[in-house]
This record gives sequence, structure tokens and C-alpha cells, in this order.
Amino acid sequence: MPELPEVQTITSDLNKHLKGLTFDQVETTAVVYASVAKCVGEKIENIRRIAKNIVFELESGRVLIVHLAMTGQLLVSDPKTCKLPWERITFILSKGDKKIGLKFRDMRMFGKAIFGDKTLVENLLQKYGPEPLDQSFTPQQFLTRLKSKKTTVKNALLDQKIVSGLGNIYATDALFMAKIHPLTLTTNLSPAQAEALLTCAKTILLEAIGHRGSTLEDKMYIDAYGKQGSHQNFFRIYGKKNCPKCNTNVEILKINGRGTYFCPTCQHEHKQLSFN
DNA sequence: ATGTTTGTTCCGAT
DNA sequence: CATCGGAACAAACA
Repeated sequence: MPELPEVQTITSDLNKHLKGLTFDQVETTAVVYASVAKCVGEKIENIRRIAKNIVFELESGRVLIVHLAMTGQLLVSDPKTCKLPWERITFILSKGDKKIGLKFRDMRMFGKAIFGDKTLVENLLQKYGPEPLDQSFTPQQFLTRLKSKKTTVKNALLDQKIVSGLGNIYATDALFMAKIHPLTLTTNLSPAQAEALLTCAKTILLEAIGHRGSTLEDKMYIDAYGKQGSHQNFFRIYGKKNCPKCNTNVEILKINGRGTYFCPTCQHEHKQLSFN
């Protein structure tokens, strides 16, 4: 589930509590995680977020990168606790006498965990577009990047190469808040719309970080201590039956396979795709 | 049984 | 050759 706010919540908690600890033991359960076993003996210098990735920067200069995808979780635990269902990697960290467990769970196994040298970070930074909350990212740059992809604005927002960190839920809500129809073609976006969209996306992302992320019915997102977020109580249009502003029935479109909620009254900027 | 689901990547079509 | 979109990845739930 995690989008930028959820990954940010986990990352900042982990950075606060695991900085300076050393990986004592690592147990992996599948070949796709094999490289992670090599982080034994590595000391954590810093933990930061790049797009939806959690990057453990180690004193040696090497890195451990975790992507939670749809159902991944990183959970701080007592090192003696039993294995949880779908627990894929078990870490034990220590600092002096203190020992802390860290579990990577992932029901659907779409997530990734990889250990390697600094070049992994360079590769990451290269493959992702700008962070939407970066002060230096301007609406003009946003518009140019959106227009670089000939598709609908909803689709472009989910392209991590155009702007990183937005997922289906926050993209859907940002379009509603900016009053832009999700099927609007990027080629038809105005500078004013791009500016509104960036402002709304930032507002929503910051709110959601303040609420420690969104936990849906399936409880697949929880923070590093197992706690739910509360931003699901503040969704604007995602999952709603009626528009919170005008009470019109919310419509659901399937855009590239993703459920897209929108209000046909409030989001009226859609230019017709054809003259049929 | 069928259709959903927060994300990403690969491959075929254009 | 570049770009776009659908399918696939795996598992649970309604």
C-alpha cells in the first residue's frame, strides 16, 4: 500500500530508533532476498527515503534498500518473538547489550530488498523523477514533465519517472482537490492546472505524513511499531460514494487498471478525446 | 468463481 | 527506435 507518506513515516521512525545499530544476524527465506544476508556486521549510519524506497546507509558506504510495494511491512520487534505469517527476512540488530529485531513481511512478495554498494543509490536517483515535496521543484518543471508523456494526467501522475512518490490513492485525491478530470490529456493541461495540481499534491502528502499514513480495511499498512495511520479518515474522494463538496454520485473509472474515483460535477476540465 | 487491491516491470503493439 | 498500455508477478478477501 505504501505511498510516499507511509514510506516516510516508517523511514523517519526507523532512522530515529535504529541509527548506530549493527546487523548481527540476518535470515532470508527466498533467493530474491539472498544479497541481504551479506549485511551482517554492517553498522547503520542513516536511514532515508528515496521515492518509495527505504534506504539504509551503512558506515562502510554500502546500502540496504527495501521497497514495500503493495503489502510489504518493516516491523521493529523483540528479537525473541516467533515468526509471523509472510515473514520473509528476519534481522537482529545490536548496540552494546541492546538487541532489537526487525522483520520484513510481505504477503504478496511484490516487495524488494537488496544489499550492495553505493552505485545502487545512484541507480535509484537516476530512475526516479523529482520529489514532489522538494522546494526546488517548480510548477513549470512539473508541467513540462507531465507533458513529456502523451497520456492522461492520472496515468502520468503514477509514472515515478515524471514525479516520484505518488500512488493511486494520493494521485486520485490530488486530482479531485485540484478539480481536474483524471482523463484530461497531459497535452491539454494548462500552467494554472499544473500549479494547482502540485499545490494540492503537496498539501495532501503533508497532511498524510501528519496523520502517519493511510491504513485501509486490509490493514496492510502499519508503521514500524505495528500502529495504523489515520489519513484514511481524511480521504477527499478515494473510496467515497458521494462528493464531499456537492454530493454528486462519485464515479469510478478504470484507468490503466487502477480504480480512479472522481466527481463528474467538480472535475469537469476533461477535454473530449474525439468528436464522435 | 470472479473481480478487487495500495506497486513495479516486462513485453508486445503502435 | 521510442513510447504506451496491458499483463504478469502472488495472495487474500468480498
